[in-house]
Amino acid sequence: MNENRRLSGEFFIRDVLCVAPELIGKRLVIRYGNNIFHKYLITETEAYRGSEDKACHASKGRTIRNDVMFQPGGKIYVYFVYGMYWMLNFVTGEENNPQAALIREIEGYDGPGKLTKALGIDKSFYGEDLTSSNRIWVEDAGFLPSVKTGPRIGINYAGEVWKNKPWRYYI
DNA sequence: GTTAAGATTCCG
DNA sequence: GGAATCTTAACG
Repeated sequence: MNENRRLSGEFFIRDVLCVAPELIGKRLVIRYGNNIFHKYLITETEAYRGSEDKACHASKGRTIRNDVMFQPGGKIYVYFVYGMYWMLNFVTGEENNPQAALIREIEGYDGPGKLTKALGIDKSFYGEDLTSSNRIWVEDAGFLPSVKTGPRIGINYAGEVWKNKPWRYYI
């Protein structure tokens, strides 16, 4: 493995509006065995930003479910929805500034629910540290794609203001 | 203890 | 358009 391309805490401990778009085109690396590594190109993300963002789970205060979002960036936030699907997020920003970037799509798997199922992401990844874990991390792919933006998906409950924020990023 | 709703997906 | 399916959080 080319460890020197792994993204460090410096990358994640910034505003999610900087981190989320820059995650596009990076590679998600997951270890399945002693020498079995799979890499996936990240092609779509969404930003969830702080306690004021009504679409962000942290807008209701710190709970057991979203506790990791209040920790310094670089951790993994996973949660279960609709009784069926795990969602994969990367925590960003500084401590006590709850932000996270939702991984909506990776190359070959179009949909946040499908990609976690395909990758075997579940609650055991909650709180995993992307900067030190030996089974999952993100690395630079060595190029910068052109990133498009659009409104976030599936958050009609958040109200007009937050629903229309162009915080979805994709290739 | 009970209930309502969800950062989704698949089927009709 | 609606169901599947279950964890979390907000009640009582």
